[in-house]
Formats: sequence, structure tokens, C-alpha cells
Amino acid sequence: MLTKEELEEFSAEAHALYLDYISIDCVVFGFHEGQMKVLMLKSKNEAGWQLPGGFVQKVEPIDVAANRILATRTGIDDVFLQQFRVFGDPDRNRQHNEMYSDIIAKEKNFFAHRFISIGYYALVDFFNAIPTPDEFSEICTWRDLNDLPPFLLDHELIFTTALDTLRLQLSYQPIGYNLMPKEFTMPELQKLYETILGKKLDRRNFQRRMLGFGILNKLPQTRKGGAHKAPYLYSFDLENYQAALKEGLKSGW
Amino acid sequence: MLTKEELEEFSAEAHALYLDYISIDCVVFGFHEGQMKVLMLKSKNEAGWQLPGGFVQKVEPIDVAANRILATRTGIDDVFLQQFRVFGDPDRNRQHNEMYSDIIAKEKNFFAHRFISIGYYALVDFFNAIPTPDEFSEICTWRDLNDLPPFLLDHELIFTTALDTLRLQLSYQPIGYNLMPKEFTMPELQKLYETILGKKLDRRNFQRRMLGFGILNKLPQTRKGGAHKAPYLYSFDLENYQAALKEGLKSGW
DNA sequence: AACAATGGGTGTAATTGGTACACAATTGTA
DNA sequence: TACAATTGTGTACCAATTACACCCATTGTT
Repeated sequence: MLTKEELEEFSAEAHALYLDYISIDCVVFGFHEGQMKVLMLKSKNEAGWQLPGGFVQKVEPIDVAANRILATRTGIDDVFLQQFRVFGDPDRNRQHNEMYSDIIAKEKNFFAHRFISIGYYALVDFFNAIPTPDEFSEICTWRDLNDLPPFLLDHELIFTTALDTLRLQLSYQPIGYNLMPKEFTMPELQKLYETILGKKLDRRNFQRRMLGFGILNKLPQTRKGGAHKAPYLYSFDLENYQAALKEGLKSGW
Repeated sequence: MLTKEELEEFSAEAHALYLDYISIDCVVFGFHEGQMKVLMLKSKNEAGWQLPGGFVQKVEPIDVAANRILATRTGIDDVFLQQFRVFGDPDRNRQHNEMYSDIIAKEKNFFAHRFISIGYYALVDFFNAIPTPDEFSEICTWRDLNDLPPFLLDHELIFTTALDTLRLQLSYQPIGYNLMPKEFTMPELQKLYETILGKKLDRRNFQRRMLGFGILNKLPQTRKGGAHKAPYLYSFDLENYQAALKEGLKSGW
């Protein structure tokens, strides 16, 4: 629980720095050991977990704000970040509006009103990110998509909306550049797709289709050390990848 | 040009009623005589045109706000309305921020700061809409997509983003229910698709595909009076249409 | 009344793309 | 060196899309 003083100090600062009524929440996806991960924060005061979020400075583009928030939580700058929906129910953060109502005047509490939140989702390299808690959280860490803790506020809705959007995105845009290491094998990339989509794909058809997009470079090396046939390594052809991002892929999964 | 008094009165009211910093802009599409139309407003003070817009009341869900704004401009309630992007550049409405700076104090002018605008697009029945100007506009009317006037602020960006989104939407969602009259012919529906996509489609393949979606009812009547063979009339099967909206269509154009 | 012109309704062959497999090749281990 | 597991490549089949051809209904013209 924050003390009255801590909250007053934060509120004064926030009022000076940020736009009222507007927040940003980020759903940050990572990929590790064949599992999809989401970055989450364990609240100091409450039982539940939240998505990383923040506010928009008075003179700051919203995309820059989202980037700044993400950089503060992960140490990574300039990642793939996508606006996907605004969450604007007047009651969506009532829980937080009222939390400190008995120890501090409403006018002095930055949180004591409605926030309209702009949802972003991000795809980041698991190994580059250094999860860093904010002042209201005791833990910031990756949570497995199959083992999510209870959410605070409407963050479960924000999360599921982001996941749905990501799955749809997969149908007509290439993904993976921000989630995979520089060099990877086809089965590894397939794992990523299967994890996001939540279903198995045919190994052979996946490979043919993926190569058909023309966004991969086949490298001469293979991934040795596995207990079986060594698969070839691939990297993304960044130029074609960017082009595919703009123009879209042919069809869906 | 508004007088000082008018602006002061509006500002006082607005400050009491609406959230600061947040606005809504709507791109309203209609369809008439084989042409795609957009609802636009001619400013009283300025040379350019704007999209219909408004603000969010202090306790009002944003989707309700968008609906209210649209109802005020068209008389139509409860239309197909879709959030598509937030426009959050700090300078996007500088033009309006500074407009009255010489006649009224910044603190008293509701417009004298940044607005983050939530973009919605809407598809409405051309004949049901009664374009109604707001207090800052002298004209509210449909403009042809091929003959658009100069835009104010960043409304051209908002418009083109909406159009791009609508075109993408077309690939995996049924549209038309909100744009066509109750009964229509297949060639008429095809015109709509061709207009949105900006390209010709094959008459016969269009028909087969459209029918394949199972969202149309073939009516026994034909459209008499034309100079040629009378085409059959169709109506949308609302139940299947709604289902297709949720589940999406198979693939794109 | 015959006929051309125009637009609408329906069918079909060719092509493309996706799905479901089979089989050979490679690697580490027993 | 045989074996299990996994990867690389090929192919037959089915479904969807595309590109057509042909016929029908209506109107205006002669």
C-alpha cells in the first residue's frame, strides 16, 4: 500500500507531466522454449496482476509514449508496437478510482477518475527484455500464456483482445522477426506460429508456404547438436519482410 | 467566425460536460447512384471541410459517444460503427488551438489544447440520413469519394486510414447491410463492392461467391422498369449476416 | 413485327492453391 | 551398425478461384 505522502507526490508529478484521462496499456508478447509469454506486473497493493501501462506526456505523440512505457519496462527501445483498440468504459478502472478515497482528497489523486486506455500490443525478443517493475508493482515478469494469473481491472479483456488481433494479423502479415533470434530453424519458427494460433500445423506445408512468401534466407549452416537430423538455419530477409508488412501476405492460415 | 461570447459560452458548457483532451472523429460512408459518399462539414470560419466529430461526456462509454455524435449529424441511431485508430499527434489540431488565441484567454477556450482523437468509421443508408450541420459549420452534406474538398486538420489522414481499413475489412467480413436498401439487385451490390475496392469485378464470379456466403435471400420479384432484362431482387439474411460478422468470411478478394 | 443493343442469369473448363500423405536423408545413441 | 527420431522433398487429390461462353429478357429502332 502506498502511503498518503507517496501518492500525493506521485499525483502532483503526474498532473504536471501527463494528460488526464488517458492511459496506455501494452500487451507484450515474447517467445521462449516453445511457449508464448506475456509480460505482467504483480501489484504491491492488490492480489491481482496487471499489464504494463503508463500515461501520455502533455506534448508527446501516443506512439512515442507507448514506446517509452515499453522501454521503461523492458529496456528495449523501438520494438514492433501496434495500436489495436481503445478501452473506454467509464467504469473500467473504478477499482482504482476508489482505492485511496479514504486517505486522500479526490482532487489530489491522479487516479481518482476515469481513464480511457489505448491498447498496444508488442512482439519482443524474450532474451533482450529485462523485465523491470514500476513503482506500484513488486514483480515484473513473463507469464506463460497457458498459466495466467488473475487480472486486475479490465486487463483480461485487453489481453484477449490483443491475442485475437494478433491471430488475425497472422493471416495477412508476416510476424516473427521481433520474436525469433537472428538465426532459427524452420521447426522453431513453426512452433511460434503454432503457439500463437493455438493449433498444430503440418510441418511440410508450413515450410513450403513460408518459403513461398520469400521473406526467409536459407543459410548454409545447420543447427548441429540436436539428437537427430540437423535442420537448416534461416534468417529473415529484412527487405522483403518489410515489404510484406506493408503489402500483406496472400491469404490466411 | 464565432464571437467571443459564443465561444466562451460553448467552452464553459463543454468543460462541464466533456472529457478534456479527447475527441471522436467519424468517417461516415454512404452509397448513392453507384457512388461512394462521405459525410462532411463545411466550416463557418475556415476554407476547408471536416469530418463529423465531437467529444466524450464525462460518464459515457466511447462507443455510445460515437453513436450519439453520429445520431446528431444524421438522425440515424444505432448504426454500424467501428473504431479503427487513434490519432494522437500533439500537433494534429494546432490549427484550432491557436485560432482564437487573440480574442479569448487560453484557459477559457475548450479548444486551446491538444486533442487525442478516436477514429470511427460508419456505414449508413444514404436515404435514411439527414445531414445536419453542427454549431461550427454552415453545411453538412455528402461528398463524392472522387471529388473530395480540401480537409482541415489531419482529417485527410483520418479519412484515408478509414478507407484502407474498410477495404481490408471487406476481405473477411460481410458488408452492405448498412449501405444498401432493404431490397437490391446483385449488380447493385456489386457496384458497392467495386466502388469500395476501386476496381472492377467479374459479374458472374461475384454472384457465385456472394451467394456462397449464404447471407443473401433471393426474393421472387425482379426489379422491373430497367431498360433490359429484369434482375432478381435480394435481401440480406440478417441472422447469417450477423454470424458472418462474428466468424468472418473465408477469404479475400 | 423483326432486329440490334444492352444487361442479366447460368454453366463449365482451366488454373491455382491448400491438404494429406509417402519416402528418402541425416544425426546421435544403443 | 542398426535404430529411433526428426528433417527435407515430392506428389496426388480436392476445393476454390478465374476466365471464359452461351442464352434470356427488355427496350428502342426500323
